[in-house]
Amino acid sequence: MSERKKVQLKDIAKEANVSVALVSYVLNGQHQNRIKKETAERIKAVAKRLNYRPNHFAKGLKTQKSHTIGLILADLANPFSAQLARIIEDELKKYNYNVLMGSTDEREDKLKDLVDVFTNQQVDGLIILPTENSEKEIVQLHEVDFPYVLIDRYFSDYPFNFVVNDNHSSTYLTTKQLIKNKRKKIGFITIETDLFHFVERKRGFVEACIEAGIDTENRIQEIRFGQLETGVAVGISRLKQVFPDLDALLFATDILTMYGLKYIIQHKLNITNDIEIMAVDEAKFYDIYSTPITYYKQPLEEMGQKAVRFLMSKIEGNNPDAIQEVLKGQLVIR
Amino acid sequence: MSERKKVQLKDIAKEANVSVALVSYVLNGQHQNRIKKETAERIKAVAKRLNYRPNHFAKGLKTQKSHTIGLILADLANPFSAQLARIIEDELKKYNYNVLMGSTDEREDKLKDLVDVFTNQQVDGLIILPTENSEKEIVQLHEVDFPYVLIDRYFSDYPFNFVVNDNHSSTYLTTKQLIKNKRKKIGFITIETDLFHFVERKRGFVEACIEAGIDTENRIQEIRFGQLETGVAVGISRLKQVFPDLDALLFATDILTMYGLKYIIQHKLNITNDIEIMAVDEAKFYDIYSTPITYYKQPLEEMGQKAVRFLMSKIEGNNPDAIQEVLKGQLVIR
DNA sequence: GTGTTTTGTTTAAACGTTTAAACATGCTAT
DNA sequence: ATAGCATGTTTAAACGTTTAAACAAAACAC
Repeated sequence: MSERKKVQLKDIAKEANVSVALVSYVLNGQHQNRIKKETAERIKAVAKRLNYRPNHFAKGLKTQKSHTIGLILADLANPFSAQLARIIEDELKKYNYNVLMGSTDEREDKLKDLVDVFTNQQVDGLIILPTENSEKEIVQLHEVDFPYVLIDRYFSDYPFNFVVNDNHSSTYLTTKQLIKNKRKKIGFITIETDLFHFVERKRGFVEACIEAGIDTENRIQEIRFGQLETGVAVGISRLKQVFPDLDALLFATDILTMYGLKYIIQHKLNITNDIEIMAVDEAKFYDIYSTPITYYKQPLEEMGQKAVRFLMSKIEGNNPDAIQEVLKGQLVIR
Repeated sequence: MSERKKVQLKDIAKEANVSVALVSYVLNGQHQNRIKKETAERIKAVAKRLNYRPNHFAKGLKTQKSHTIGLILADLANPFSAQLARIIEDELKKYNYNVLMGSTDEREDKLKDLVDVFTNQQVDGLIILPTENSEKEIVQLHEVDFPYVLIDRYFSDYPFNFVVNDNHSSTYLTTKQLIKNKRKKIGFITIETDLFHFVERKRGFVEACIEAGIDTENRIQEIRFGQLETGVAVGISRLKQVFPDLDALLFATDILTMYGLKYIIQHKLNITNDIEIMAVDEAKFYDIYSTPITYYKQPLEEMGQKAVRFLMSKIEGNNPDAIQEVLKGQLVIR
């Protein structure tokens, strides 16, 4: 991006009066003990002066390394995916790696395509947020020992590499905190689904309640996905009906919290702040609410970084052991 | 990703009893008129059976095409960037292109690095959301006629390729709409900055006011970046002081809207809905507010798609003319 | 039946690196 | 003097494609 004609090893060699091989050695810092210092300096100087940029294709063809990894997400436009992507990008940069991205829209066929295209493009590794039913695809990677790691989700029946959030602890910790705050009549608003994430979150809530001797009868409102807004409204009003002295509400994810807050504000449900509100997931809009909301923050940084680091050591061939991490997030108490 | 050993042209050739060249021709659909149909079919069948995947490096080395473009954003974790990225990803997929992403954090040195690394990685083109003071870098690209296009921002002093949102119309249209709704005492909350975006947004507001014979004295509250939350609060209360009959508030961007809504809700400023609220930028949390908020929606799809299409035609060498588009968004009236 | 064109296929160089192996020279030890 | 070693550099093959050019055989023209 500066010289008219692409400068290559040959040009440096000619200019420095050495062979192409020597230039390559010097520029890659190989055989340092063998090469005369002055020669090395001279070569480096020339390379710099000519603004040499190695040809990625030629290099890759020989080394079979692209210094690029593929990142397969559910949907890049989704803040969760985007944040994760950013963290991964930054971590990869430390290793001088680039990142090719793609979204699956939760479709296994798209995931398969992306894996195909990316491995084809010779990425050195893959970080995958897997869709449902994509086990077969991952099995393939696993079997040929292609460097990969799953994030955010895993398949409990398979020995895959993964780094995920502990969804159970998300609600377990928040509920514990509510109980610690002397709340007894807690309502839990979640989504009606078999998705592992939410099953775990429900389990976390129930477990914390049981441990505290609170029975969970009628406390859990599961909202159908298609009608979140009205669902949340109905859910909260139903809770209020069953428990007139409701003193806490826990929302299983940010979108539910949003509709929950909307309903609460609109119906002036909580002007005396007798109901403590907690949430899973971080969200900007919590600030809108009059009182601070304590929430469970997913360990995104840790997740992204661990995934990258594992992948890197796998690629560099350092340690070939597996990784299976379930990371706990933290309670942001406010 | 399925055979143990990577299958290459040579293997197909052997299996099909032809030369490597012929295989290459067939697989690339070249010399179709010359090659015997049966031979072609046979070769294709073998390629399929062996699950042949061309080696990206070797191919690139010869063709100098990577079928990859670089996307340089401000911050992938920012929903605006992420949405744009997703749109661009989708549009590029239609052309069978992949995308390498990077964030600048609004730093010109990072932008330079990314341009370096990406062009080095032999991307076929670049889509750049430029930071301030990155003109020099873009000049370089422009001069060597490297396929690129700027998005969201441009430099009015340079003949660069760009596709951007019309920031002026964002506030112009919303203000016009307010006036159409018979609002007369309009307050405008914006950020104190010289950034082109916001200068334009201010200009749009002022122009719409002037056209309607409304004087803008004291109507514009410019908030310093470091203290948005308190700034917005002070701004609104000051407006209320100067205009006790304030009947509309326009926010120049989503974060301001958020703090604005917080203040309004907290101070029960707008229970009778005598103040109409409008905003620039789409945001999920608008739904929290009791009354629907009309907003200006940036033409993200159009922006991303036009940028990609231009780049593609540039890369394919079709039409070498420039592009300089200022796209109008739409008012989402609610 | 010879020259030309058409049809079908192959040869071989090239793309820009990396790297094992060879080479050359000087030094050391005997 | 000479083998052996250390130091410094070069030669040349290889990576897996693409593609211009050459070649061969068949079909056509006259």
